[in-house]
Amino acid sequence: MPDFIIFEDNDPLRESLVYMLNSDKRYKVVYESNSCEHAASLTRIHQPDIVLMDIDMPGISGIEGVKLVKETRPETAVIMYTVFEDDEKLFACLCAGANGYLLKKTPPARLFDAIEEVLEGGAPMNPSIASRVIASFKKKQGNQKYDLSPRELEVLQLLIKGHSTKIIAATLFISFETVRSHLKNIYNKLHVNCGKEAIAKVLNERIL
Amino acid sequence: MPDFIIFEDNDPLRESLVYMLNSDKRYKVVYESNSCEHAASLTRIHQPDIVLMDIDMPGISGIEGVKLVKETRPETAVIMYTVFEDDEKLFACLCAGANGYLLKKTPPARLFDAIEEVLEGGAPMNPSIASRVIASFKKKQGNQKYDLSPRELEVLQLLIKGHSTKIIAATLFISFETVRSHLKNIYNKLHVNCGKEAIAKVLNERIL
DNA sequence: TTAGAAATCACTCAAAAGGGGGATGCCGGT
DNA sequence: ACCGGCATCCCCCTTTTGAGTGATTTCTAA
Repeated sequence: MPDFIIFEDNDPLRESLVYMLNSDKRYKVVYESNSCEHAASLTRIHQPDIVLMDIDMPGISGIEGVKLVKETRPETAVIMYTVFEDDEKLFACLCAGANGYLLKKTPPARLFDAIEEVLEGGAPMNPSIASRVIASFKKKQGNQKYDLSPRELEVLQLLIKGHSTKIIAATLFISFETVRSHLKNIYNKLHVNCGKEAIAKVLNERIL
Repeated sequence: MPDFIIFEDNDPLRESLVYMLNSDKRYKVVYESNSCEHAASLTRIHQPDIVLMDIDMPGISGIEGVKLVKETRPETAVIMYTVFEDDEKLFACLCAGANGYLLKKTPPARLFDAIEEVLEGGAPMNPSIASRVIASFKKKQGNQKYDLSPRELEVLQLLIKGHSTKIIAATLFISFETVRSHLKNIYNKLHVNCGKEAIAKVLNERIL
C-alpha cells in the first residue's frame, strides 16, 4: 500500500485530497502539511512512496520542496499539483526531479490515474504540459541530474563494468587514491553508500 | 551442388577435410581459411551453403565466426567442428546460431551424414552433446544459462539491488556466513570474482 | 540405498572497499 | 585577488568481501 505525503497550503483543498486518497483503500496518507518547511525530515521519517506537492506555498516553495524530497529519498515519486501553467515553474519543477505535473483543474478521476501511472514509473501530466515538455527536448538534455564531473563520469563508467578500484586507476593512469576520491564523490552525488549500490542504481535507472 | 567454406587453423586437418569433401562429387569447397578474420566478407563473396567452423582459432574465435557468418547470410548452415565439449562454449555457439555441433572425434562417415542432415534442415550433433542440450532445456526457462539454485537466485536478486551481505542475511533470515556461501557459489557459476562484477554482468546482460 | 545437490553455518586470512581527514595545483568567474 | 569546483594524491582506521576449507542436514534421483 503506497504511502503519501501531501504538501498543500490551501486547507480545504488539502483536506479534501487527504479524504479522497484515504477513502480509497489502496492508498494511505501518512502525513499532510501546509508548508515545505520540514519536507526533508518528513521524507526521511515517513519514507513516502508518493508526494503530492503544491507549488505556491508560503515560505519554501514547492520547487524547493521537490529538491528537498528528492535529495532525501530519490525513489519517492513527486507529483506537482498546481495552478501554474507557465514554462519557467514547470521546467524548474522537472529539473528539480518532479515525476509528474498536474494542473489543479484536472478532474479527481484523472488524479487517481496519475497516481497509478507514477507507481508504474510513468510521468503523468496534462496534455498541454506534455506538449511543452516534448517541445523543450529539442534543446534541453536532462542527463546530469546528478551533476557528475567529466572525470567522475569516466570513473563511473568503468565502475559499472564491474572493475575494481585498482583496475580503474590503471586504466585512467591515475593513482589508486585519486580513484577512491572520485568514487567517494560519486557515491555522495548518487546518494549511495557503496559501489554495489551505485552500479545497481545506474544500471537499473539507466542513468548513463 | 552445395558450396562449402572451411575455417580451421590446423593445416593438416583442414586440408584433409577439403580433400575429403572435394573427393565426393556431391560437394565443393569454395574456400578454406585458417582464421575467421574475414568470415563476413568471405561469406558475402562465396555465398556458401555450409560452413565448417573450428572453435579454437587464433584471433577471432569460431564463436565470433558463427555470428559473423550468420549475420551476413542467415541461410548458410554452420557446423561447429571442435574438440571442446564444455557447456559454456557449446551454448555460446548455439546461441550464436550454429546449426550443428560435432566433436572432432566424430568418424568421417558421420561427418557426411551430418552434412546431409543440415542440408535437410536438421541439427546434427554427437549424442553426448545432444543430451546436454536437452538437459539444459529443463532449466533454460527459469534462469537461462547459469543454472542457479532457487536460493541463489533469491540472493542474487537482492545483490543486484545493491544490498550488502548483512542486509541480505537479515532479509532472508539466514546467517551472514550462509549468504557468503551462496555468493561464492553464485560468483563461480557466473564466472565473476566479486559482487560488483556480478551486478554488472547480470544487469548489463539482463540475465534476470 | 547411496551419491549428490542444496541449504545451512563456521572459521581463518588477506585483500578490497568505505569513511574520515587533509593537501596541492589549476582554472574560471566575480 | 579570492573563492569554488575539479582533479590529483596521501594517511589512518574500520568494515566488508573474497577465497579456502570443512561440517551438518535434508531431499531427491539413480
